[in-house]
Amino acid sequence: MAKGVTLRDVAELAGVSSRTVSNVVNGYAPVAEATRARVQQAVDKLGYRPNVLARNLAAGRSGQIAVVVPYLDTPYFAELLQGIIRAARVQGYNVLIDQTDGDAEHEKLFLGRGSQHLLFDGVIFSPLGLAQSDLSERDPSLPLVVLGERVSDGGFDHVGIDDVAASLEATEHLLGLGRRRVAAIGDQPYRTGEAAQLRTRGYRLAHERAGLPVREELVVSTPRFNRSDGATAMAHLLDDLEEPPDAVFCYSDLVALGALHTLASRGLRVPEDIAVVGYDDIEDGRYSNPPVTTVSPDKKVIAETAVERLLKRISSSTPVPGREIRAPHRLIPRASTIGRQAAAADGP
Amino acid sequence: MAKGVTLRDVAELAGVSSRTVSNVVNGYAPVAEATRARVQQAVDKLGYRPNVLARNLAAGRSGQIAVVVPYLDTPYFAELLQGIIRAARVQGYNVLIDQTDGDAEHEKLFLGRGSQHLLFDGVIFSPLGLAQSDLSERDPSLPLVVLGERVSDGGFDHVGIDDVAASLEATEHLLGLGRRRVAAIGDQPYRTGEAAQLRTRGYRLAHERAGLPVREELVVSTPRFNRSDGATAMAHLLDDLEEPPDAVFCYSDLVALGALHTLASRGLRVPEDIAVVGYDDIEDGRYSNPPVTTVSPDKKVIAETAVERLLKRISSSTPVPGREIRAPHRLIPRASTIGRQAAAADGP
DNA sequence: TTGAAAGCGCTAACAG
DNA sequence: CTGTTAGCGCTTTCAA
Repeated sequence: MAKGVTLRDVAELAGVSSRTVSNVVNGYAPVAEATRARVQQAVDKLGYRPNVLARNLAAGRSGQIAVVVPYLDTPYFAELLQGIIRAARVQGYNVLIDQTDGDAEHEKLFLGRGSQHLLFDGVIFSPLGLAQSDLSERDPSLPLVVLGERVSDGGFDHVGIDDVAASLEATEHLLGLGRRRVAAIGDQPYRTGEAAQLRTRGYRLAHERAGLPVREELVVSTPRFNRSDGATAMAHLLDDLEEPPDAVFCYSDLVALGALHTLASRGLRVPEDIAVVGYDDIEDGRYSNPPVTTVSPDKKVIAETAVERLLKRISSSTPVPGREIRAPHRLIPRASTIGRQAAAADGP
Repeated sequence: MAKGVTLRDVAELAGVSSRTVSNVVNGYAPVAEATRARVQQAVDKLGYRPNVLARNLAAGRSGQIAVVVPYLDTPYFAELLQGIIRAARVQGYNVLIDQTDGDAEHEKLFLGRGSQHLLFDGVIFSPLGLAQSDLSERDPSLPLVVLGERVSDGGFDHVGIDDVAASLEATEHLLGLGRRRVAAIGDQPYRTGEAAQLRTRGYRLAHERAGLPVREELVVSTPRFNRSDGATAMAHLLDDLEEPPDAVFCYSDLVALGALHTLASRGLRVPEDIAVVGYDDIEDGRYSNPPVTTVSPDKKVIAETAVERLLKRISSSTPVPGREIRAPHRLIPRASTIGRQAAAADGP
């Protein structure tokens, strides 16, 4: 029934022009109360529902934003996405999701827009395969906000936390606990590993400030930030070194969980034998055994800021200068570094 | 530059009509090779990109499907979503995500379509707040596939695993290990708890077949299937019962992880003191301490089947009869029931 | 094989 | 305050 009812049908029934119906439906302009009531009645009677496609075409915007992430099943992205969807909906925007599997070509395709022209009004992008330098090749007319830890070169915004500072704090926490062989898992010493490199910088900085040397063999690279990467790297640290570490700073909670897995299977105690710190504050880390001390980025702020900045770009007719936005973060000590008793004493 | 280039512009430059350009762009109909080349050249020169909005309006379809889930940050949904997005993309469809937070009103809104009219061509829906009976009020013209464990009453498809059988297997696994006080965490004895109730049925069936009585105090209800639900329920089983259970069947892996968390903080050993089984086979469960024995639904099959059925509905002009589709599942024994040694001996 | 032209359903100048 | 009307850019029927 409700199929194919158009604005015109309503207008006819109500005895007004389609312009007026449009105004009523969209709550635009002042419409006489009497007219409005009549129109509303016709709308209800006919079961009219506006055709979003037509509206978008006429308005020249889609009311959709795209969020491009490497992996959806990574808890960190899933949690972030949740916040982005909420924030976007409040503003009347729908969210289109795409996952790139970290593939550089796929990521590029999205930024070039290509066949998707006008399907979304802007993009929130979390790069993995693409390096900073690749971003400059993008379609400059496409409003863009980049998530993560790259440094922007203008033309788009960039929302993240201060990775160097956060990593510094995490490492200092470990050092402050008296650990002296602190390993780092997750470095990525190649072109697209900018985020990882910032964390390594913080790790080194902490040693520097403490007047301690960095033992290079304790800095382990991983291809990704997954559980399996953490498990493998931890095994390496345990098996191939003269002297094992007494603490590890992991560049993601997943890596930390993987490390924990290896430690458990080796019968090592955490934190007594080895203390573990993660990064991201995903929910898994709160319920793991033991719960994981972690760097907690304020995901809500990140999500909301990203959406807000993107919408600002979309609605602005003049080019908006690119901005670096630092969301807050904090270190949350849990049992994996301070032990169960201490952690329990600290409250829930 | 590439902004605002229309089909007409291309047609003009190539000296043909827009009809022909359209044919070339879409690869439709036979176009003379000479014409095609000339048009292609004009397209390239002008940097023409089709306006998806206009195309959709004219074609009367959006090329998008919506996926509606209660929570995006639930690993099970995130993993499923990943598969759905992949499958949809292969078919040229984009995926619009919405999360309902389990709110019945929100879920209804989506099924009624309302202001979203024509924004998506169909919906894959995972209900939480809505009961089976609510689904019949939906807009019948909207192609729909429902995920999860409800029983369909026609008009839409339904993709899930056989919950009763899976729960039966899980419980029998525990019983077969000689456990005699097997608890169940996750029952939802109210209208919208249909999925949970099927699992409880399997749990009871296992006892029945083994000639064992079900101790009602061991069947614990939870509002959700979250970690915190599992943690709380486990604490209850430990604290408020005369005799604690020696095994628990949890209705989700998250619940199992929560239970594990409580057990660890109480200093109880898994599986020696209490064996634990989960449900969903999320990645967290593979890396937890100990790894969790679980019911593993074939998520890939579920995702692909759901997309396939939905697209079939979308493209079919005549009504497609509703179908119940059972995806495969299997029980994966891990250390949380069979112990570390046995689990390790089983392979990776 | 290709052109001309009529919409798809809505928005928004431009009158009145 | 409301009607008229010209598009938005593409698809597609009907002719040629």
